[in-house]
Amino acid sequence: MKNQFTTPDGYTSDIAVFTITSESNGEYKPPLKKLKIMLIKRSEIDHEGNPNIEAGKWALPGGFVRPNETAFQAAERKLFEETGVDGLRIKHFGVYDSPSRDNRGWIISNAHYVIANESSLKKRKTTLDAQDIQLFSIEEALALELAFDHRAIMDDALWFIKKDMALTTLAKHFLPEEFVLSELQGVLLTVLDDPSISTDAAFFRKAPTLPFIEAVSENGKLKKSNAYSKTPAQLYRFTDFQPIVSVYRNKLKC
Amino acid sequence: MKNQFTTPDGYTSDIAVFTITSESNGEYKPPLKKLKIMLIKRSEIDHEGNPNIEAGKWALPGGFVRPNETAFQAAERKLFEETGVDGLRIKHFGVYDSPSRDNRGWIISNAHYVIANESSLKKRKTTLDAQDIQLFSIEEALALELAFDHRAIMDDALWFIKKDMALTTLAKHFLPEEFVLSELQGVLLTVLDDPSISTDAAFFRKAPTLPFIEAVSENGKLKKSNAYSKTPAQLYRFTDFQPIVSVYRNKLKC
DNA sequence: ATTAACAATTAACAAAACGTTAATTAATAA
DNA sequence: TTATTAATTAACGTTTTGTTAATTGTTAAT
Repeated sequence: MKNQFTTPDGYTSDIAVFTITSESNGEYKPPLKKLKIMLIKRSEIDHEGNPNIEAGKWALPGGFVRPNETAFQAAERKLFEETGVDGLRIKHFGVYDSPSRDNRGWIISNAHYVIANESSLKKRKTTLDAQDIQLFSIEEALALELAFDHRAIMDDALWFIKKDMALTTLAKHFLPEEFVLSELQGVLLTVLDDPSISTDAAFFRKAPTLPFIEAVSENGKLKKSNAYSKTPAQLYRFTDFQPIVSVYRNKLKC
Repeated sequence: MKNQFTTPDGYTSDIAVFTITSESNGEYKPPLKKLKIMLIKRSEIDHEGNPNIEAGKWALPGGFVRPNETAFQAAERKLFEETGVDGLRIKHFGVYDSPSRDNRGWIISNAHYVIANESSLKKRKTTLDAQDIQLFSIEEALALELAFDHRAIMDDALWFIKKDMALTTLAKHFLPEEFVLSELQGVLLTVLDDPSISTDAAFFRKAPTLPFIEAVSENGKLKKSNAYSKTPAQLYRFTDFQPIVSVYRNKLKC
């Protein structure tokens, strides 16, 4: 098709993939949890054997959207092509269209974020496009020189995750199906800073009453786990309940 | 610039402009408030005198983004060009890029919403692009056949407004600088459905304690207004406080 | 076998916030 | 003077919090 308007030189889809890793913190202790972002190191040459732009730099996975797909579909495709990972829950969060953001021309990026369970990233592997893939802690990632405006995209994605973690049951996607309260607490604390979560007594009193989690039972009795403690701890799972909050209803943090 | 990828046929910026109108409800009564959306009727011919696509249909204001601007800037520009309105607070909320959404080709729309004070829309006027401009109630707008996928965009925008109204001090942008509690209540009720807002006694007990509004004083004494009632009502204004809520802290609506 | 240690609770309770019902307060209109 | 009306305020019982102090079940070390 021909049209009378100047057209963009490209439409790309980028994905900021986050996960929370668990490091053992000694026997019978809840593991240390840390928020990480998965970045790829851009290959020296591209698919066609041409030198790759921003080669060698760390970047968000992503690439050009094809005319027969949406940016969302491209995100799924590129994530798999570049990192071998699939089946993740992808969410759009912004568009980056500053005229100077990519020196190849007028290129618009549709940005997404992903919350991944640590285990779902196990199958990641380097590819033609990505000579290296690593999980970086946020501090590490902030110290890197990222390709294009990926630093800004990552900053914004982080902000969205914090917001979603506080307002939705996002934590679910960072946890196994059945989990113990201290695991939930650990996940929340990687992103949120709130005494009602970090204070054990407050968190353990309130958490069991949250309407979006429920205690797991087996054969009529409550199912417990000793994975992280000597004392058996109750296992919980998320329900389908979608919590709603409002600044006009609830007590606010000052 | 030349590149090896298929490129989009256009990049557009669309804007869903919402306002809340006040209709007098009789003397000494708080006015009836209603959420409205501003739509334009697409002209038969475009700037260049060519027949316009989707001519005669009602649509969101918007148009093609130029290569030297961002979609955000285009939103400001087109809103002014098409409706004569400027100075509004514009927010991105989504991208519409389904390959079949526009039969001119592969056209990506960056969607925005605007919350406008009724008075700021006073200066709206028809233009070359818009043979008519009107404020529609949501029910009216839902009954129209809108151009392109603007119906879906409008639906999504509405959803974002409801969310923002509950989670942020968005209501501020629908109100005058100084307002009375019943006005705030009226604004909230156009979008939110919550007994703690619709029940007068509950709302009037809670509202004065909200940390993001403050009573207005003049010459050391509280400033009151009789605009909507015989009894003088306290005037309030929004502060800069940004409230934070969390599903892990607050009581949840079941 | 006892005991120390420790994470995961549970108990108890006071303080804060909420929801409701019933008054009170101007101002106006009758 | 009185009825009316919207905007408050008072009062009070109920929920929800935040906190401190116990309790429990298990392992590891006497």
